[in-house]
Amino acid sequence: MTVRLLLADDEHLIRGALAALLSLEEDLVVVAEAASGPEALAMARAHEPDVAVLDLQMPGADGVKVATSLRAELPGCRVLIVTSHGRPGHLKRALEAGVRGFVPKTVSAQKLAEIIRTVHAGNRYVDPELAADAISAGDSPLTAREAEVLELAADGAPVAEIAERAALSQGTVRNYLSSAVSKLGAENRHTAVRLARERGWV
Amino acid sequence: MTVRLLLADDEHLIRGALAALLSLEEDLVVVAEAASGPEALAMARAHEPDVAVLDLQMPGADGVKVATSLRAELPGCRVLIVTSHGRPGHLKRALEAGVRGFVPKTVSAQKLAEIIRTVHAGNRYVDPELAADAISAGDSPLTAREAEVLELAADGAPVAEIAERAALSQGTVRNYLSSAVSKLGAENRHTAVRLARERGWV
DNA sequence: CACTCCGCATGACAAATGTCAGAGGCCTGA
DNA sequence: TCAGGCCTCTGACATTTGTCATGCGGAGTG
Repeated sequence: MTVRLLLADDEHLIRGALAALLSLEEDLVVVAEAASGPEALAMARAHEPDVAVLDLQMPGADGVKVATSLRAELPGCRVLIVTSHGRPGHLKRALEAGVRGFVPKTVSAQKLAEIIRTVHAGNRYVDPELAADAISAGDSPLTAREAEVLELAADGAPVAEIAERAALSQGTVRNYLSSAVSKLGAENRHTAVRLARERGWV
Repeated sequence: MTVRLLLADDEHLIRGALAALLSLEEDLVVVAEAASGPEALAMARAHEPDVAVLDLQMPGADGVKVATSLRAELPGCRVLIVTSHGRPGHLKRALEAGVRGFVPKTVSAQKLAEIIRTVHAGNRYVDPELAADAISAGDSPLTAREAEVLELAADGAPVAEIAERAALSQGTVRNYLSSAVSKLGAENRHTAVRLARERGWV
């Protein structure tokens, strides 16, 4: 029984190479390729693959977003996310979106082929190291508002702008930022943003 | 005449896939692979390849640093840099380090093989789009000190810390930051850092 | 030589940010 | 029902920034 694959990655070099390598496995066949989120969705609709191998970062819509849509439209299609930069939060988001596998690009093609089979068989696979990171990072201590405000502060916007965009008073924004900063053990909002990013809490 | 290649990329998946694809070209042979900067250097010394294909971002030492060392130790070895995130400044740094080719990972393997041949023949190749970006970004308007201070400010450190690390007075640091911010047309140091990063000026 | 940059500094002022205390409203679980 | 958490706000304060004027010395230039 062959497994029909959809490959989505914006880096042509990698996608092509991957397609070539996976095709060497006689039980795997690449039926579609895509270079962006929306394209991946379209290809999935057209070809209804058994397993979708998605890069986490793609133009248009990232792997997790695509996975969410896919879950609704093609429940039979298992999703496997492949990523370069394994941030704990992404893993959590991905699992919540119904993704069946999550691996870093540091695995070998051999291993990836095995994982594709595992996922296709209905099992889950999460890279052990990423899983350990995710667990040690734990859950976000931030409340919804704190996270929201921190997010808006991410690109260095002044408090006034954040307040406007969040429809809050400036004082409230400062309070949230302050508590977020202290919860994260940061020195100021900017390092707080960085920390939250690293742990995938924003 | 065959071209002997060194492949360096920390992502096993990509490296392996790339090796497989490039090996399909009968005039190319991969003689060594590496997963980090230092390893790439060691492999280069051991195998003396004709062309080194280096990922820009690797643990240990990035592609440009490896290229610099390589230039000194193995002048006959041409260096080709491959990158996911093409930031203008990297290109400039790379060319200054004597790199002969600079391409994004969005090219196809076919194209990459051609580029490897071009580089091996002693010519240069720079991705047109990256080149255009680099030209439109232009040269950094920042003085050496401004850039240095901005760099230190990058992770959100307070002025006091920057001043200490740069052995400057706090007032001076603020002045440099201020002028850097105005030169970049930013609203504050943090957006300035972001802008400078995007343009490869830090 | 005078002029002009640049690096480096100081001091002072305005604006933004971080920190606290307090206070009311809403919702949830005991 | 009541305690406790979160959301929201205000006001006041200390601290950190951003901005500006100004000064000095060195390097390079006309």
